Amino acid sequence: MAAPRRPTLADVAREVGVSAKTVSRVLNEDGPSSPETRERVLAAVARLGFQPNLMARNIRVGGSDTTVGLVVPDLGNPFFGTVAGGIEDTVRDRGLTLLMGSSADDPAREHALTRTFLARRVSILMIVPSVGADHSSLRTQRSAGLPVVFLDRPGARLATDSVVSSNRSGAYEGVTHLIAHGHRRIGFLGDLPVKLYTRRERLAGYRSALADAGLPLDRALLANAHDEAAAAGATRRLLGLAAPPTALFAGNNMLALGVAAELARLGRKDVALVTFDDVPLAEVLEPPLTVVAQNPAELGKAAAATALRRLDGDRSRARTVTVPTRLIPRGSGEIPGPARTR
Amino acid sequence: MAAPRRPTLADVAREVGVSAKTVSRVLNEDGPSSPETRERVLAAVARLGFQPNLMARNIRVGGSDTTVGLVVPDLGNPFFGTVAGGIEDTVRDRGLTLLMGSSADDPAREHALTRTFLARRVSILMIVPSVGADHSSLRTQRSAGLPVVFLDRPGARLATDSVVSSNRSGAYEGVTHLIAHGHRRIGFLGDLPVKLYTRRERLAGYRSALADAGLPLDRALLANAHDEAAAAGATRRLLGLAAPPTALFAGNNMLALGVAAELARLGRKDVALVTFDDVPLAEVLEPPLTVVAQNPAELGKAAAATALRRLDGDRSRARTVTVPTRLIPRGSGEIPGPARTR
DNA sequence: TTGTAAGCGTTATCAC
DNA sequence: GTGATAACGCTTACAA
Repeated sequence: MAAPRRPTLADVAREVGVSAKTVSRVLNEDGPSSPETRERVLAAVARLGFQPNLMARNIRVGGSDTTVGLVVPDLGNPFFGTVAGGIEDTVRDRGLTLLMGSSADDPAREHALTRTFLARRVSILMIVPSVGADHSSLRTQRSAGLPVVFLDRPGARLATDSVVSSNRSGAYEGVTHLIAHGHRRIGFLGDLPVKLYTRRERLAGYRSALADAGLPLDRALLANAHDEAAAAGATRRLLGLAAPPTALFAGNNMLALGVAAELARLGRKDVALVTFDDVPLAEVLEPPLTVVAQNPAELGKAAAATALRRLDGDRSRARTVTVPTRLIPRGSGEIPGPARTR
Repeated sequence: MAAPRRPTLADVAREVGVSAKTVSRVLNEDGPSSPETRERVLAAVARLGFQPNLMARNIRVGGSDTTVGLVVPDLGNPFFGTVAGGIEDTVRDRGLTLLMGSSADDPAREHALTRTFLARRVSILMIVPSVGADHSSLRTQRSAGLPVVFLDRPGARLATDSVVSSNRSGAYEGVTHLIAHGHRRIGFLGDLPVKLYTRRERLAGYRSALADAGLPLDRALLANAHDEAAAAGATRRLLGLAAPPTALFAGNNMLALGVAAELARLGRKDVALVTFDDVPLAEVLEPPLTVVAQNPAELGKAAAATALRRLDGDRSRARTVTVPTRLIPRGSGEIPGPARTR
């Protein structure tokens, strides 16, 4: 059973007895066509099961593929999945499809994926940049008209559009919330690596919240972790200090899980906690988790909208869109601190 | 600033003073080439920033695109994201890229996506089938050699490879676990629609666990929900029955969240709970959540491995791979029932 | 209303 | 070793 070659436009044309161009016209509702040939063409298309080859079409028509190339650190992280969903929702009726790959936050893998996407001639390129990645090589593409958008974090050495969360003010709001409830020693659990944009921004928010409240910055209260287990360990360490914090601020959803789990294991319901990023079951924890929620779907939508405008010819200078975060008080952040309980 | 056309093979050839074919040969390490021209070609490629056009290449070389088309119900659901990650890991070094789209469990959207993927000439097609979708139209493609794999659920009217979790035996194990702890009235919360494969299979497991234990099936204990809120409502309803269940079995991760949240709100720590699918923070709940965990990454890997074998010429008959689930007892499933406490 | 010729950027074939 | 030419499947430009 030899695989029968897929039917082409020419096959349909031969079947009907017209030229390929006529078939093309009918299918794309391009120029005029007599109702009769139209009907015969459509019949033949159905009979043969013909499906136009999009690659061939794209290569002829514009040169670029009708896809959005998206590089994320991790496909399994629902944050990025939701971002992707927001992008898809926005570009779907422009006929664009999502081409996705994960970088594992490795600049080399990110670069390889980017190259593949460029080789595929994606219509839009979106990247959640890895720490240490250099994006200067995209400059040519960008000035040649390819919309490039950085997501969640700005890229390096390339002036282009970015869409990020209000990391700094969100963290500021979360920490200020803790201060308002009487806490004066607040532990900060940050992402790794320490150069990571989101970590730096959130830490900056933490610092200015302390400063604005006239509280000193105690470096002993700063900790780092890049996974749940490490976050749990860091939590233990912080709480074991001679002068321990009475509240904690966790820098992302992964860390939130680790910290919340460790507090539960330790039975420390007296320690206040606010986390950056919402997590499932946050309301069910005891106490329910107070969070600074991001809006990943909106992040994706904003990025897609920006890119589509570029595609439509917007040549204005690079913009950074900031998607607001939202403090959701649920209980863990309202546990009173010494300045209140006293 | 007119967008400078992207350099092509011909541009490189002209720059070097050789033919296009020679450049192609060098780049693909096809036929022989003198070290000298080789060097000059590579230099020109670098200088011009030339990147071969994969669309053009694919159209010429094999006709099919080096992509895996993947249709999932929801990009934001980490279950499917993790599945996608497993696929990517497996196909990456074959040079395949992931083309993804979400169906929202709508057969029409699933079909549209599938058509797009076919038009793009994907090398492999993977689908998490929506309820009510008909896949008979893929028969031609499949017999023409396109690997088609159904994920998580089998497709309809098409004999092809599928990769699913051990839904039935997993549910059986979870429910048996509850029975072993003394429960005789166990509520079942299922997915919607009721025709959904995973729901039917898990319900079958529930039923046979009861049957094997000599327990009667009480239809009043069966409930349906398709989101967290509905699951919470169904939980309330079940617990409000004249003869309420002493244990609950939740049919997926979404429902697990709803049920766990509702039990917490009601303060019902006496009701045992086992859920299908693991969820984040499961260990932190009070009591920690006992689950029947699936293995989404393995699901993706198995699907990809199967498809790659097909691509390599495996023409054996359609197979169904079952990825085992695993019961993880953490506390909520070990709450004793009347037959134990009495 | 329809057809012809040319071309998109690449590779296969077969010469030289 | 290298190059000319045709071809992949489609659309654009122009003619009939």
